[in-house]
Amino acid sequence: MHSFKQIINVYSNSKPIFEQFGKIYELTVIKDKYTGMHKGCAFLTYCARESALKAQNALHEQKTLPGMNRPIQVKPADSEGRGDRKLFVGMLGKQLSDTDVKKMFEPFGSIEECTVLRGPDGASKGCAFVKYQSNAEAQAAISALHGSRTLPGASSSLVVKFADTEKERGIRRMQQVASQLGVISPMSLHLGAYNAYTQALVQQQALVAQSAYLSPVATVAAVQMQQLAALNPSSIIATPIASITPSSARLANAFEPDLMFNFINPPTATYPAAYGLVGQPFPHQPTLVAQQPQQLQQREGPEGCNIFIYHLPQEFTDSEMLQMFLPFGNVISAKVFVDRATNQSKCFGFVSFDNPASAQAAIQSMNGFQIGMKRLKVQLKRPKDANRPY
DNA sequence: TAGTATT
Repeated sequence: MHSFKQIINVYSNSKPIFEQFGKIYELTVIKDKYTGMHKGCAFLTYCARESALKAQNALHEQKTLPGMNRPIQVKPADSEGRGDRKLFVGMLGKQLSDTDVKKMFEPFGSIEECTVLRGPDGASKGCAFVKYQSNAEAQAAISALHGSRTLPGASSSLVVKFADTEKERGIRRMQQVASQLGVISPMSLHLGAYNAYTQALVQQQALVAQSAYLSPVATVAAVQMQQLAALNPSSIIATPIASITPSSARLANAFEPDLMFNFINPPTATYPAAYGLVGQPFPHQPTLVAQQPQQLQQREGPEGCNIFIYHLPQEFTDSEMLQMFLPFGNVISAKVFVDRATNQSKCFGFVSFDNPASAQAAIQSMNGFQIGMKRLKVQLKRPKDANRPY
């Protein structure tokens, strides 16, 4: 009851490493809310403050655990901290180094950390994090520096503000995922209001974010299921789950919690290319054509797989129509018809799937779908030899 | 112009 509690951040699997500095009151491994996977860090509470300080001195940055590419971090948790003191700095010139930035911010207080963000090639991203020892120092830097000058190579004046909260970071990441998948395209602007389709896309993005550690195939299957459910509650189809292959299932199983060993090795360190949310999010995504619309050939699918869409917004291009119909299956062609003389859309087009069920799902969900003042007409394309009485 | 992680 009278013991002093200190919380420490730590990358580690092993309680024994920490027990040598004193009695542990509590060890909380941080896990993903949805997958149950540990996130490679934990909060450790000692019974005595002295133990925490000893552990920090002995371990912080002193040792790199197996499978990790950086030394272990052992430091007081932010909850032990002194309020908001970390700044995000934007609109830095790309040639500025950590040291340059530090010099710029030093006059306002003691800097605990100063890092310019860089891409994989080492090029500056033109922004940085600066952490002061106190909130007052951070505040002083904002007052003095925000908007105070425009650095060479920056497109507007210097930005100095408190770094995002955890919640804001989540939103930001979601937006990044969305833009990488290309789902918040100009189409969102045409659709305007928050309708069933945009809602489905938003839910898809949330699901993708939650599924970061699932196999790509499982993720795509889950997303498609979610999309169908959101768009058309009566058409929840059981097929997507069957498309999870044995190999991807095994990969997913590799993430089963294994505290004694796995804990030292965050999943992002083990499978960065396949499971990270940067670069190519899902290399095995069956609808990969979405990322290369310019390579999509205009061709027809088998009978019953081709649909006719009328009352498209004037501005809709092939790729926007493609994106609109991707949730229903593998699109092999998407073509908006254009007037040869004016190069203007004729407001109708054709989409071809590789199977009739996708075409039917698209018709079910999208026929009568309102965009602006108009409603889409979506039906099967007439066979070429059909009689046309008019 | 948003990092390797935060009960």
